[in-house]
Amino acid sequence: MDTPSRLAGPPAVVTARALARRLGVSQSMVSRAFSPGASIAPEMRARVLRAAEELGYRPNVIAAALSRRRSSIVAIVMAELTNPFYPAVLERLTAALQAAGLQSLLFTVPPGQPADSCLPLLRQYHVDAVVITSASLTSAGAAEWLGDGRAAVLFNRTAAGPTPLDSIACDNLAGGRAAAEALLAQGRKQLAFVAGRADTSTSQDRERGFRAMLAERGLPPPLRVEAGDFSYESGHRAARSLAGRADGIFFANDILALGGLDALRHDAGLRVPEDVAVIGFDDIPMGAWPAYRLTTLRQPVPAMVARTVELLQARLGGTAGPPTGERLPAELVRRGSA
Amino acid sequence: MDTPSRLAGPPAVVTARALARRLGVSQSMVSRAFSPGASIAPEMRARVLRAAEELGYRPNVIAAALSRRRSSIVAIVMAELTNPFYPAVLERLTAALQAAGLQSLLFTVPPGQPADSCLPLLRQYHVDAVVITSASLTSAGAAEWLGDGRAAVLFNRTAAGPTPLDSIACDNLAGGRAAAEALLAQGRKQLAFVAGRADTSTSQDRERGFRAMLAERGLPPPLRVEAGDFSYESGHRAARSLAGRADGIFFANDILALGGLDALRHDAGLRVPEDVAVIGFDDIPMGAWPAYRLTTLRQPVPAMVARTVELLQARLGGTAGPPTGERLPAELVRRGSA
DNA sequence: AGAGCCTTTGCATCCGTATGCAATCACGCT
DNA sequence: AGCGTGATTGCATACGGATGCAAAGGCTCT
Repeated sequence: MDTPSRLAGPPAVVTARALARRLGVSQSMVSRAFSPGASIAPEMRARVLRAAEELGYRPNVIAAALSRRRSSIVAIVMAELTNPFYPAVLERLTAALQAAGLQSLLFTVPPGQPADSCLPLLRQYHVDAVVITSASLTSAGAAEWLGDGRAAVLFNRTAAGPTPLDSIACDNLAGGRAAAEALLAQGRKQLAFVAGRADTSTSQDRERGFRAMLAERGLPPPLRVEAGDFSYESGHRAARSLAGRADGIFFANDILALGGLDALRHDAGLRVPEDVAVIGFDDIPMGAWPAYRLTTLRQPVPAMVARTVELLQARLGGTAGPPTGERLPAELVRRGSA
Repeated sequence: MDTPSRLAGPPAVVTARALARRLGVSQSMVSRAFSPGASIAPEMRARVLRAAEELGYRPNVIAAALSRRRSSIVAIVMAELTNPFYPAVLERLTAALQAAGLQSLLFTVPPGQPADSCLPLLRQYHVDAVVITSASLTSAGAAEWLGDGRAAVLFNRTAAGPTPLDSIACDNLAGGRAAAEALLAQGRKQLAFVAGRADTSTSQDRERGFRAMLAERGLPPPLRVEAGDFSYESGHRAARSLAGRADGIFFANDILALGGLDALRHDAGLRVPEDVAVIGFDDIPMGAWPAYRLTTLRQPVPAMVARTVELLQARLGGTAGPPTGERLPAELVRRGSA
């Protein structure tokens, strides 16, 4: 007597063979009925599909993956799920992949660590492609992965060095420039930049854009504080060290900026935006809350996700040119902090 | 000439057969070297493992899944990734599963919808088990899934009705009581409860506990507002309707409470905790931020995750009793809002 | 030395689907 | 009527590992 909750051996599933036998056709026909573009008569396909519906047959994806040597599974590697920007990305990404007939296998790596440590596992699971976000891949890792004929896309990161990796990010350079422009337009004199993880392309590019704009205007470079990572606490710390020394601060991302805002207001007793203006980057939901009203640069997440999935499909279909590094424009969202 | 970025057909992988041939043994031996507890001489195993290391052989999980009829893949179904409580759960859960040799296939469903719509997909992917969080399963769905001999665990939800589903949650009843106790101990006279999604066990149980404690003390029941869902905006709205009418508000979770705090302070111009005390539930990171300093009931996420994985492993191993509904204790975290 | 037993190994087959190739069929054309 | 052509279909096998069963080897004990 098994309780229903007990795992009672392999479940009885309807296989393609069983369905075929029942219809008096060969198993191949069942398989072809489910492969778009296969050689099969329309009536036959209809007959098979109807019977499949009735008997509850669904192709076994595992078996198909083994046979076709392609799993329809995409790995998503994430390092910073605690930064509220990424859950939103993850949600949209899995939804978009799901809509494209792909499933998402989720892997996490410690922040700052390259995604290389996941590769063996990815290989074991024969995932077709990997989307790496809030992390990167060493050149060696990339070469190894791509050399195997698999696809990889960096999301919200750009490839460091000559790795032939596709990447989708927003135009952090232009975003950095826009931040500088917005602060200068308000007559801020002493600007500052708070960097996140120093080794991330996001922080670097945003800073480069910011500095470039100041340089073009013939202004001195901004003060600079390195927060060390992308966290509320680090932003808090960074802002404390900057309090009173700057009247316009551009944080490498929103979560830093929120920490910064709290430090400026609660610890340093400054008024934002009167005493000091603050601009972030990402546009996370909390930035819009009345307690913060953070002016920020909005990343076009829906567009970025859509392009990622398109790119992935192109690569998986074999139709794709050389690796691209796409940059979608960020949009300045003016709220109360600047 | 293929560019390295082009998907160039099936990658060349080392198979168990190839490795076996190279060692002059049978493929079975390679297989057994990788299955703990298999009948194989220790030296043979060592030899195989060393050779595997050298040649970069890793068992093909897809093939193993097909053969063993068990995939080592656990589906995680989530509905509310935008509530910051869940990303943290997701991160810990995937990490814990990964450590247990299981992978996480992520599915999302619209909030409020039962997870049933994922079942066909889960079945297709032959996942061994499913962890459902911030969503539930209809009795029919549960019966179907469990009847197939698969495992399911509700996380942070309890089963509605007589479904034989395992569930791991925190003790929401006791948490609700503790919230009431804390507010009463401060001399608050007019208490209120802000419900989230009315059909969730979390909101219901927290409310029941809250009311029970008031009843025990011989006090009238609290005011009650139904926010409708678990979101910042709903909390904001709910609190506005409560402003001035209550001096102690218990929100069904933190994200509601944060919205509520902002409404009370910025819209209603009230002082927290002087004019009105606020207590939340979950302990999300933002609650600790200086802008909020939210007093709340902390869910023991690490323990809940650990128990979930243990339970899953027991079920998958076939050693497990009847379905359990475990309740881990919540801890009151006193901060500035109450 | 022979019998009995346990351990280790190989053999063969199965998991469920995809697909190249050959066979079949219908149809149109000369 | 005979043949060519294209569309369908079935057959057989591959994908990479897991595993029941029997064979082989080593050991102890009588």
